[in-house]
Amino acid sequence: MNASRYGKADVLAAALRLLDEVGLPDLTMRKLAATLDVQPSALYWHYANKQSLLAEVSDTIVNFAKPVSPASTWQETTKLEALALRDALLAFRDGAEVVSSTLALGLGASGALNRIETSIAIADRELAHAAAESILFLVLGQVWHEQQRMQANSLGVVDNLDLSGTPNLEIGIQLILNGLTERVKA
Amino acid sequence: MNASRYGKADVLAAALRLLDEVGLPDLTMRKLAATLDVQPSALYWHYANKQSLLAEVSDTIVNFAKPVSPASTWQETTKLEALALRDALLAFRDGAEVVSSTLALGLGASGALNRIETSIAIADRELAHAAAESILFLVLGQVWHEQQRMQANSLGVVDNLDLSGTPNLEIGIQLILNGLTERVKA
DNA sequence: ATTCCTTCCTGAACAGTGTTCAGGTTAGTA
DNA sequence: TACTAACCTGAACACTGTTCAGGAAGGAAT
Repeated sequence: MNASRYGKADVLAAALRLLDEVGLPDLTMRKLAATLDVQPSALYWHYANKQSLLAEVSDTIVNFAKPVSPASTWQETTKLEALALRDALLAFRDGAEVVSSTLALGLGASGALNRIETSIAIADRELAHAAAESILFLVLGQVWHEQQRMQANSLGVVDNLDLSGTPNLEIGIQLILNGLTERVKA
Repeated sequence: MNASRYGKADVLAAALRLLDEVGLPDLTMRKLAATLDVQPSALYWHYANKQSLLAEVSDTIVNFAKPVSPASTWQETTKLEALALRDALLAFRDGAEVVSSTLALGLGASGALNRIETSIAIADRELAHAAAESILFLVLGQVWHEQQRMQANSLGVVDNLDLSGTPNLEIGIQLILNGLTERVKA
């Protein structure tokens, strides 16, 4: 039955597959091992612990964001960058929670911040950094909230279909960009 | 040794005490029971499960925010409201993570959003709601990040003392408020 | 004083979690 | 053919949240 052997990349791929099937709370080392027809302890040859695995899962999600083609203004480019990150998070079940958690632990996911920060073409880099961090938290928080509702709705709760997530995110981003533009002008 | 009996409020208070001592990851039902000199199962008479307990812990943290005295402009009031929430989160170990998690689960912590939203004195209530949500995510994300660094630093890692957390938060809030002000004017 | 009911707790168990470790197998290289 | 690195087994350890039948404490009513 289980003739093949696996590398680090196979484990990572299996983790992403399982994440999409069962969600983060049920993404356990034992279930992951089972999908590969392998003992749980085998996973620890590839990854030192679960959090290292989740860190790479998080990186994969973040790097899934499509490259944006520079728009006419840097404001527009930054907005596209933020929305690309949003799409990447939404492409994986519980994506925002995975990335938030590993980012809070100081592991990986710094690529997301860098992309946003780089797109903000203003002289004051410290201000750009603060703004990028704000946009990042905004995207993560909003998508986390949205994905939570998705799961709640899929579990048969009152189907109070609330589409306000995405509009609110775009509004928030726009507010930050407008405030930033005005602040740079003055 | 253990002559007294406890009520719901005692359990909640003990949970807050233990949270401050050991942090969220080590806040287990067994340890909590131990501080009260009681069997773990006793806790389930007071709370249906751990998450209900954490929901009330979260509410306690949020309601710890000091009432703000209205300032000269609503922008200033909103800023003070956000900073009051920040102070409340910082007053408890892992406060931001506790509140973020229970907020993501749809339980409690709605008081925080309401206070911020109410302080935004503009006609377009939908816009006010989106802005308030943005500010809330900003505060939670920033403080979560900051508290994570606190724990990392206390555990003897490189003492790369990074004070940029609080300034960045104030900048982010200001950017949103400026963007909001301009948008309402136009 | 005795019954009764509500409140709170015990003790033991269940099913699950991440993780470790000594030892085995497989595959590729010298 | 011998060696070595990569990968895996099987069993255990120390935890976790949660359930459940039953017992004890305290006040109120008879």
